[in-house]
Amino acid sequence: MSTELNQTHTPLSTTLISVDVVPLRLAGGQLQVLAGPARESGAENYAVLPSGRIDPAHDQTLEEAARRHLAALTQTAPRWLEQVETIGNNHRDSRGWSLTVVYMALLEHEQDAQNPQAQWRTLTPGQGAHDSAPFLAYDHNQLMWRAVERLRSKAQYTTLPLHLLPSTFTITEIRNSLRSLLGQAPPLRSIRNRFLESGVIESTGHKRRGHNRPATLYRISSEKKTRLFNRIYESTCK
Amino acid sequence: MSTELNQTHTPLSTTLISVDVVPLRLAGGQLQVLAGPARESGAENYAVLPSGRIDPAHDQTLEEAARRHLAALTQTAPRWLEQVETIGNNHRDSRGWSLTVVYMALLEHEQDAQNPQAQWRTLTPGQGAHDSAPFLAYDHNQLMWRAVERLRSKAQYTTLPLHLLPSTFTITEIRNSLRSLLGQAPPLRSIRNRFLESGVIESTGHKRRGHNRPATLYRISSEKKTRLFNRIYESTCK
DNA sequence: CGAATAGTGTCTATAAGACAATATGCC
DNA sequence: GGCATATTGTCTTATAGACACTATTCG
Repeated sequence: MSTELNQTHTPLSTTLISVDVVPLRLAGGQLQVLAGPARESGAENYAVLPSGRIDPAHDQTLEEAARRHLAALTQTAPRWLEQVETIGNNHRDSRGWSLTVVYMALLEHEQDAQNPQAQWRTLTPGQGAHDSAPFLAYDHNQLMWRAVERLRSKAQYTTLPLHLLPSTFTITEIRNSLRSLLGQAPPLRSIRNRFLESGVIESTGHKRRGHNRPATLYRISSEKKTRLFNRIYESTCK
Repeated sequence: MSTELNQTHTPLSTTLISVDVVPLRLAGGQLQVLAGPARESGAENYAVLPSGRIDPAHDQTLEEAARRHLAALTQTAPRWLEQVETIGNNHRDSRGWSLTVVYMALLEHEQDAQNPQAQWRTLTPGQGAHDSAPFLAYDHNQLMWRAVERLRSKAQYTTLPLHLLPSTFTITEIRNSLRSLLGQAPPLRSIRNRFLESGVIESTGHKRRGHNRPATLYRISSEKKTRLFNRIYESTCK
């Protein structure tokens, strides 16, 4: 069987395709998004998400294109990369039809040298798509909030928030990440039971020492995919 | 602020864009997918999903394009249409880079005249992506199974399966739809509690009369979006 | 009445949540 | 010891599930 798909395809002159990445991290208990300077006059006061075209010479897949555009803003490899949705219509770009595939990237908070052009912007805890002054150009605010919405939703019933943490972490740090994402922390009891009894994390044998009782350090047992739980945290639902 | 997105975009001559729809329905307790005849030599023995290009003259949005291609195979409007995922790489089409946005469409089983070219194919209950002879051309089998996977997953914790039923239905029919999707039916008790106590369905005041005790007919209370439940059916997890 | 399907009552199991109690470090 | 944070114990609550029981129709 031929592998040529038999449709007549949209001529490229009428559709603009791009891949947009929403890079997210936790810093100081707050969710932050990485954006670069706008490269166009008329949008000087706004930042833009890492995004760009598909380059057949470099990208074998959409995900590779997303990684390449993300790498332009940060050396750090994302700990998680997931397609969020595709937006395509004839009104998001004044030139006509435009289509973008949106990815969410979760990054560990690192102190490494960053591209000086790139800037991490803090999203106020509990803030939603409609109650904040937009700071990204074009429809990038909308794209960003769709990704954040997805992350917040999945935080309630999957292991996804683990990928915002360093490779070893304490139970309290899981709890703090959930508070940062959801605006409210589920009970420590519930988090311990969920993550420990399911076996998705395991003790490293080490402790994090501080000014008081040291906390056990854990790591992800097998991080091929996010594990789903049967229920959501009810304390964090509106 | 300008609405022109500032990336250099992929020239259309190197990327082929299409929208593919996976039309699903329940018939006789089995999940079926609608496909049409392949239009290309080399794939005569296979069917293809409704799909095609974006036509800027007709389509304002990706979803409109999906509806248009679906309408080529069936007059029936879908009761639900949802984007599943976007697949793009340089190996699914032998001509090079190709990108498709996949939609899932849920249709009510009707006896209306169908396009004689279109054919509903039955998916064996409990069947998965890898244990069946492929009957769709290109990578359409893969696209179909991704949509079915999504539907089966959401059936466990949302009201999505209601959109596979006629506009009025009985509790037993909800249960049968879940059995068809999941291979096993959750307890009637659990289904009644979930759907009735949440208020997502309401009695029409009518009964479906048969050879024995008539069943109360319900309808969806407000069908703007799928309602999420706090838990999944545990009896249907592997 | 009997068959068949619709619907209810009630007890159990599981995991979230509340909250008190205990443990272990630093000073 | 005293403080602070980590961890555990235990009771409550919500909802899925098991399963017996009752209800309503047809023939």
